[in-house]
Amino acid sequence: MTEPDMPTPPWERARRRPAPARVPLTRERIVDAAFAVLDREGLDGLSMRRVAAELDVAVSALYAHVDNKDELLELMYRRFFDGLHLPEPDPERWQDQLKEYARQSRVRLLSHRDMARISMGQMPFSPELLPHVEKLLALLRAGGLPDRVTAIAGDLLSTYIDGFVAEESIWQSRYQGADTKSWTEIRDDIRDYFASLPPDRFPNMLAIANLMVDESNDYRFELGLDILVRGLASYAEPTPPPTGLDTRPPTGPDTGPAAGES
Amino acid sequence: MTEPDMPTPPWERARRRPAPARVPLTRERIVDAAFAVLDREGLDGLSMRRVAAELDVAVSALYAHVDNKDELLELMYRRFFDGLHLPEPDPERWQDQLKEYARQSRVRLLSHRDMARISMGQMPFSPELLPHVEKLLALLRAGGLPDRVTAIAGDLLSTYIDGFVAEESIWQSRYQGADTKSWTEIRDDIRDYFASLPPDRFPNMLAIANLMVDESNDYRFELGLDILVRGLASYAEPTPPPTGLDTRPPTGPDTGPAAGES
DNA sequence: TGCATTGGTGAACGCTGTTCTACGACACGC
DNA sequence: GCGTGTCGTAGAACAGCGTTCACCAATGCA
Repeated sequence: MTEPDMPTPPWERARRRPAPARVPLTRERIVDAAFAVLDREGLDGLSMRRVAAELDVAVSALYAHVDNKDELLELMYRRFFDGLHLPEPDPERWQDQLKEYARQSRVRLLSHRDMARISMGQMPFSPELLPHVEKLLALLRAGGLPDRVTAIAGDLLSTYIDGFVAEESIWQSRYQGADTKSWTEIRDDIRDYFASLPPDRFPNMLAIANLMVDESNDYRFELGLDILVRGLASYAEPTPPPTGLDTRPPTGPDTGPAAGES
Repeated sequence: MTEPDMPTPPWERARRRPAPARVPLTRERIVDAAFAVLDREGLDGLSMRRVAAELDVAVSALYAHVDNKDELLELMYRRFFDGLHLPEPDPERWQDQLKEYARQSRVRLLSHRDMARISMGQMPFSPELLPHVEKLLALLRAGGLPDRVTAIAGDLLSTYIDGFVAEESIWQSRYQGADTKSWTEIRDDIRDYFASLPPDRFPNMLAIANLMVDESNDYRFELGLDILVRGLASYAEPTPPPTGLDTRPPTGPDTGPAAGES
């Protein structure tokens, strides 16, 4: 209809007010855009400029709503827990509930690219996360874990989950970036690498090489999780009757408290 | 003596040759300088330009010896294991040996600022690390762990060590950067924060708040380590007679292998 | 003595997080 | 209705980053 090259007349320019169409910039919209950029470009590609571009906005506009890039990451981390639900602690099933929580966390982490790396750099003590931490602690204490074990179990579990997912994501993205090779080819390469080791010097590596390569991430996650939960369960006190079997520690409690660092 | 603004005459410029004093640039010297910068400025301050400045050398000179910053980090990671010694695996004491290895690793990681963060981003499969991995695997298998547990135990352990040290370093540096407050003051702040939570909504947090704050890092590390080792030990098969007590798993082996992801 | 090769130099490119100044549209009081 | 003031955005700028490129000087070899 209108010629594209024609200059816009002054009245047209005066009437040009997409003001109602211009949605105001908020923290929520910024976080939304940041997640869009994250999923598309990964954490290394997540820059303030790209987030601003995603919103069709100048970079400096972001800084009116967000102090820092660090604060933006923190906001993303908090948003990430929206809708997370932990069940009411059931002392009979605390181990299953704990595992279910871990599995759920892993799935959530995997749903956003590089989210595990973001999670690793954050401390889970923001106001909206505290209720979840509280429920996790309730779960552990309901299982009969001594308080000093409970105090470290949360750290232990989230370190495991974040670390595992971060590692599996790195493997995943490192070899789908250079998309010439498929996953099975990569696996064969790794297998070949292990197989090329001198057998006399690396007998144990060779013995488990296939297991390290073949097992699915799901299985490895589940096994590591079970190891962790068994270790925790070995500290459970029989105050509430445990799973039905003996959960006393297999070895003597010789844990030296060691010296304080300060 | 000489006027500072005078241009240097050509012969003076021609005689300028500190050549004999100039030691040649090598990868080793670059890694040395990188460690110096790391310890002084931390990982965030470790830039190629600063490493070059440490060596009184142009930035581009580094790239003749090192492909990448990533490669430099990898070289640092490898250098980091120089002189590491793992004992010959003793099936009788495999749990103690494993713990000793973990303690030693933590001390090493703490000896260079932010080294844990570097370690987290690396894969332990460089040629000079393989012998150590091999010995670790030998240790675990000597303890009677099934191969599928051994295959994941190394990951589990190093994830724990790296994660723990990274976290403790962050706490350490975050509050010694703003050096106005001492550690005890920080601790009081945290204690106050926990104490300010509504007791009806956060009974479990309050119950263990003191433990989370008061326990030394050494003790928390040791406890987490013990939890891990107990979990591993619960999988040990009695082929070599274990520590003297029953090490059978406390709960039934209901670990679902789950579905492979590809 | 001349030449080629090696290895460092300095400038440049494109990117980053962050800050500062200025402008333009809105809401309000007269 | 009109000036005025405030708020939020735009755009340029700064310092620093990893990396690359064309040049240049000093070395060893013929």
